[in-house]
Amino acid sequence: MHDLSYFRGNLDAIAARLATRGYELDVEAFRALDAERRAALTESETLKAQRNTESGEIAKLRKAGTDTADQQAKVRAIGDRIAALEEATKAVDARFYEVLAGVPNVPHESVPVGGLADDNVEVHQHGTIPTFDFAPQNHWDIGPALGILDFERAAKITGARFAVYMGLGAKLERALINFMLDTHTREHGYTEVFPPVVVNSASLYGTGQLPKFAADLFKLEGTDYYLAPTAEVPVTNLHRDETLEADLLPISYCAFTSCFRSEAGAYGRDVRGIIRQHQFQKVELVKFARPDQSHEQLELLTSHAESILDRLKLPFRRVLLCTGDMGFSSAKTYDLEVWLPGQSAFKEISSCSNFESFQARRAAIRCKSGKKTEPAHTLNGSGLAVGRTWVAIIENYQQKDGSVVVPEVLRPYLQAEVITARGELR
RNA sequence: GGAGAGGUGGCUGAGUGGUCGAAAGCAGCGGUUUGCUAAACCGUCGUACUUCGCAAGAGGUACCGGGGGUUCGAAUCCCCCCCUCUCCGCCA
Repeated sequence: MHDLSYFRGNLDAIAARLATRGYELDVEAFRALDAERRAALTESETLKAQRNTESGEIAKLRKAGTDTADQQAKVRAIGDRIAALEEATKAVDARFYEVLAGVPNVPHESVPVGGLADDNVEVHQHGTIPTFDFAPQNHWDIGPALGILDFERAAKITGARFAVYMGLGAKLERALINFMLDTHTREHGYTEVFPPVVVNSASLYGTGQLPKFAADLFKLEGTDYYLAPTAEVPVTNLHRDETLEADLLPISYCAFTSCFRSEAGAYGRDVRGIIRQHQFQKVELVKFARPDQSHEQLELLTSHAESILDRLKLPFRRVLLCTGDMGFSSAKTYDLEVWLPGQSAFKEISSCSNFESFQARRAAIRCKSGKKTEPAHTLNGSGLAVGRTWVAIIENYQQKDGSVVVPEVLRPYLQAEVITARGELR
């Protein structure tokens, strides 16, 4: 959500910047709606002020022992006029905020202008892309062959876009979760959070998934509850409707959760394997920062996510998303893309964003220093998507004999050095 | 799931139909006093929207868990919902 007075006062400049991300703001329509809303508010508030003073007269008259029947009739007439106006006023107000809440965030000045993923800018690349003296396989072939990944039984239990991890496959998932949480809490200063994955609509509104993206969510029937599509939702909403002491910022949280997405509109994309699932696991990094420090915190947060890939010795690159490729709420986003030998391509494994005050305003997360209270800045990033990391390990560490070598840093967690087709189901 | 008790400003806590946006205390902020600290004293101290104004600021409206209703007028009365606590039931 934009700051209304700032938005109104800089409408043309904001519209121009929004156009770079492919969002057409109808400036004239907005101005007209804004004027309509304010006129309606002024009219009904003037009447309400009248009613309040006239109604106060009744109290005085009664104290003086005077009959108030005439005065009551007069006030009732005002009340009737208010009631007649109220519906239209509420309607125009709701329409106005629907429009305003549907406007995406303004890209930060450092974000390159572009319409497509092609216009994203590679910042750097780490690690060495492995070479194989055989044709590297995809994880959806390796996993079932090793008996550590089962799609057919998952389809039986639930349906498409679900998977069962078995044996060392399940242990690898758990090892990654622990490794990521341990690294972020012990070395990067994050506080671990284990939040609910069922969240209410107010929380989803706060982080920007609602009202626009309801179709991407699983809703629990007959309730106001949804399955969280990312830990960003519960963790950011930890501080909804709170005022944080500026001295305590930045606050850094990390959280492991399962994430649930309906993937409506993703038909035909990443249908094979576990790249795109209805349920997946993710370790999320979330920061609350002062406005003056949020962009340096984005650099830090992104480097923390990168450090996981570095330690796992997985080749990856960092990409700065262009204006047209960013998410709705973001002011600036870096994507981390890991190399997948099976596809011979880089694939997104983390997305690190600074939302500046966009979420904080919706969620009423403020920071206070001295007398000044202003919206805080919120940030988050995957640190990392566990399932996709699992994929990257299986594919990058695959051997000619079909086994998979376990990355060194995971061996203490997994108690194994190699995953083979024999003896994995223990 | 059943029965009961509650939800008031950052916190504690008054208020049960008429200047109540809300007493008081604490915390916070500004100041006086003070060698320093502490204490004392004085002042100040919610949010959103909106009108006027270059601004400083001055008005208005709304908000006492949320939504409806009664009334000239609602924190206060009525209805529905949510949440918290206690007891019972059930359960990992």
